[in-house]
Amino acid sequence: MSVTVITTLLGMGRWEPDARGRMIGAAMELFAERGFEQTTAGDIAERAGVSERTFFRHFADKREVLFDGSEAMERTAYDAILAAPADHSPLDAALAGMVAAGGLLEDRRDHAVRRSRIIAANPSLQERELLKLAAMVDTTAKALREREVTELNASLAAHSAVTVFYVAFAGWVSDEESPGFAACIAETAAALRALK
Amino acid sequence: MSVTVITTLLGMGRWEPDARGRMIGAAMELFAERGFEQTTAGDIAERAGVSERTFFRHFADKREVLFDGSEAMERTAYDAILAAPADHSPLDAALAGMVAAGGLLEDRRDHAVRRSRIIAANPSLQERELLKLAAMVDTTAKALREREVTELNASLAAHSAVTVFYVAFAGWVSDEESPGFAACIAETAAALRALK
DNA sequence: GCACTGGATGTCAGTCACTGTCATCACTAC
DNA sequence: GTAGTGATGACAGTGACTGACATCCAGTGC
Repeated sequence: MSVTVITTLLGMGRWEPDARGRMIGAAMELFAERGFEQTTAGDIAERAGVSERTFFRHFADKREVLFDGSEAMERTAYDAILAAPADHSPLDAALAGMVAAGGLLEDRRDHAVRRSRIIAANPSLQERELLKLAAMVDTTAKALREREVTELNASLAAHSAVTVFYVAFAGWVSDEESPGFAACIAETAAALRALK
Repeated sequence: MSVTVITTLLGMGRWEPDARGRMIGAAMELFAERGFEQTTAGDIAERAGVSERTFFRHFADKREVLFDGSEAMERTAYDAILAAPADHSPLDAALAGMVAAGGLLEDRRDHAVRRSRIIAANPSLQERELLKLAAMVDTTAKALREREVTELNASLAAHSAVTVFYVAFAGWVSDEESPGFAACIAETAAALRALK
């Protein structure tokens, strides 16, 4: 998914185009260069050529600039779960959603890797990532409920699927020659099911 | 101006014991009364009879005042996992740790319920809770690894066990006549295993 | 009794994340 | 060309946190 496309369609950044994308790029550069806490919101705005106030109009807080695509991933997972074959078990349907969401990452592996490194280096960014994963759990559970899955089973399958997503992502990122995100998810899901 | 005079009139010396406990109590009262965001760190400190600076000496940030027991729960879980019978599966050992940790909550059910309501009402507190749960996952996985469990299986079993803990806690809190935390965990774990 | 010391506290100044408000700018529709 | 719309800039203000330093209380040695 291209931030440029979205912002252009929304008509944002009318002066220099893609102010939002410039802020995201500037933030990732600065966070990587000198760390998250050593970077002020003013620093990011300056490098992106906007005012600090404009930064906070685009992003609810300083951390949010790193999580721009999370909504799109949720929607993708949601749609894929509803589109999964009716005979899929709740867990399989949820995993299909994770594979679909992972596809968005696969398109920009380099970006995903750099981003995950930045997050790994700062606890307050990890905190925000956990919140996004929790939102993914909620969305996944909601999709499962629309497939007539029990409240409890929807919650458990959603948690399990997002756990698989999370663990598989770590493997996919760490292994340079990894076979692809879908394969990582399949492996991880198999290991989860093998748990006694 | 003499602090001594003021505090003496209030019936408590500067070194009045359990400043930490007073701050925790004051925070829970105020958060419940007017909400987390409407309560300043200065408000909490004032009600507890200390300075704002002292509050931040005891708690890394304003949220942390609600998570004082989390370290003890981690330790309890860790010890219980290592103490579990050798023939327990990784998941069963991890679940034994969750039951042990839940015991700390059972001792003060009322406090746990009020606390969970406060957290449920504020996203930034939920974020912090997720971080604590993630720490619990890490500790659980570490304990499992010391039981010679594979890296991957330790991670997956730890995630699964903490998921069970989290889901079971929600049930335990919502049901006034619930059968006890251990039973809630057993039920939830059975449902998780029944997932296809 | 008394000086001394360590740890906890108070005070004050300062940075930075974020917010509300209002004027201004670029583009669009008419 | 004029009015409307939405993004932006400028500026002031609040509150979360931090660093530096003075102060206080309790315990220790004498």
